[in-house]
Order: sequence, then C-alpha cells, then structure tokens
Amino acid sequence: MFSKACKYAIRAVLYLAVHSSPENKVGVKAIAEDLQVPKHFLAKILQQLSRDQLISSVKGPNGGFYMADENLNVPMEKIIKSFDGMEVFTSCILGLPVCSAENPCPLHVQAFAYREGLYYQLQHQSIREMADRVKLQELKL
Amino acid sequence: MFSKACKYAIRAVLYLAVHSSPENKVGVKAIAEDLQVPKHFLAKILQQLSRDQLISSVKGPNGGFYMADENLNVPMEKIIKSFDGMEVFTSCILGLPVCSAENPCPLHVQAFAYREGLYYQLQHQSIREMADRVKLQELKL
DNA sequence: TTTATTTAAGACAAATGAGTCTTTTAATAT
DNA sequence: ATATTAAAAGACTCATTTGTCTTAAATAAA
Repeated sequence: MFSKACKYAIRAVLYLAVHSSPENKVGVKAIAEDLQVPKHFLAKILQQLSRDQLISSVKGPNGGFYMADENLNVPMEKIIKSFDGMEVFTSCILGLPVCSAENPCPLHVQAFAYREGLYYQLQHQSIREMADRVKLQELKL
Repeated sequence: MFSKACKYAIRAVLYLAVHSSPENKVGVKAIAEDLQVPKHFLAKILQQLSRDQLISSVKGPNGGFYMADENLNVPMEKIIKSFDGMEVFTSCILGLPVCSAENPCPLHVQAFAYREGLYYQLQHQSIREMADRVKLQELKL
C-alpha cells in the first residue's frame, strides 16, 4: 500500500511527536536506531518532511529534529500525501484509467470501502491525536 | 496496493472468464489489445497463471488461453496470492515485523477493519461469481 | 574566531519491478 | 511427415525505488 519512504515517514513523525519538543530535539542517528531503519535513507526522509514543514529542525550542536506546536495540528493524511500522493487512496485498485461509482471496475465496491474508510480516518485525525493514542495505549513504532 | 503484474493477472483472468471457453480459446495478442496492456509482459503473466492452474492453455494452431470449468470455481484470492502473496492483506501497513491486535501499530485498527473486508470478499467470491457480476453489470476490465 | 556538531543537498550504487525480445517446445492442420 | 501456429521459457533491458556516501551549509559552544 504505502512506499517504504512513506512508512518510515509516518513512524518518524509519530516518534518525534512522542519523544521530542522544541526544547528536546532528536538527531537522525537516535531515531534510526530506535525505529531500526536505514540511517541515511531516514535522513533524506526527514529532510523532505522538514522541507514540507511537517516537522521542524535546527542545525549545529544540540540541533536535531522536533515537532513544533503547529506541526502537531496537521492531519496524518499530509504525511502520506507528501510521499505517495493521495492516489494511493483514490486511484483504481486494478489500475484502470477511469473507475468510479458510475463506471466501476470489478473490485471497485470492495476496494472503495476499505480505502475510503482509512482515508477518512487519516484526514480527520491530527498527528497530535494520533501521538496521544500511541502514548496512552503504548503502541509500537 | 497490488503490483502491476497482479492487476494485469486479475483483469486477464476475468477477461478469460467472460470471453473464453474450452471451445473458444483466446490468444495473448487479442487479450493484450482488449485490455490495453503490454503484450509480452502479459504473456509472462498468462504463463504463470497457467503454471499455477488458474487458467488453461493449449499450444499450436487454434490454441490459446481459456477457462476450464474447474478454473472458474477458484476464489479470486488465489490470483492475488500467486502474484503478490497474501502478505498484501496480512502484513503490517507500517511495515513492522510484528503487528497484531494484541501488539498493534498506530494504524492497525484503521487498516485492519477495511483491509479484512476486502480480503474476506476475495476469499469468498469465486472467479465465476465475479465474472457473472462483470457480465450482468457490464463492468469494465 | 575557530572548531565541533548536526542538518541539507545531491551524486552515486544496489535492488526490485516492469517490460521486451528471442529461442524452444508442443499441437494441429495440410 | 512437414509446415505452421501459438504458448513456454528465459535472457535481457529499462525504470523506479531503496539505500549509501560525500560534501556543503549553518549553528552554537569553546
């Protein structure tokens, strides 16, 4: 469903949402080790997240990545949009160029329910809300 | 979600289920043109489907691919299993090595419900039933 | 101001997936 | 039997994704 880059991005953002703050920044190395993902690849992903203003960063000693308050209010959906585009939710599951309720492919009804449900959740849940759930329920990253 | 090979496979199988019979075989060329997919790539896919006994084939003049009666009774799921494996339905949506109801990732609940629905349908609907729906509702391939 | 630290940027390499082409094998019509 | 036809097999190329590495830029501590 999601690309590896996108999966790492989601996990990294939630990691920062749980473990960082403007006073307590985290470096690539620590994140990569905790999430068990390739360090340099993660670095690129964090850079893209930073460029897209989904996370914050400062260079130099005691620098690192962190979630500013405004970063936390963004819906989860934005992360996915930045990496895989919203096509993961909207494009035809069989790859047909046109596929809609009026002109559906054989799997349209089945697939629509699945993806639309997930999409709705990610649109309406902020990173902050998601991170709170991670903390409360001790979910894994 | 599905690989291109898998998408082409699903479409090709349903195409054969609608347009072929033991008396009326169809060649790669015709299928590729009707479905608008790369001919040689489709050839490989049809060969795999044939090896896995999801479709039938005969070589030589008047040969081609077709659905035998036993092919039609197979659940849709088998096609996907053959190409992408059942991991597309069961593996963690964030790529975590372990992710279950007891030990869930942050997206587990959201992803599970909807994906399970799609999986259930494909497990319990035969190629024949799906093809009948394609004919009746004039669905696109 | 110099040095150490950490992100930013981008070139590069490896792995995988998608797609093409050629040769072999089997079936059938003549 | 032979020629023809169409699938089977597999080598090969191309594109994309994943992952690595090196250098530059910025920040802050000494």
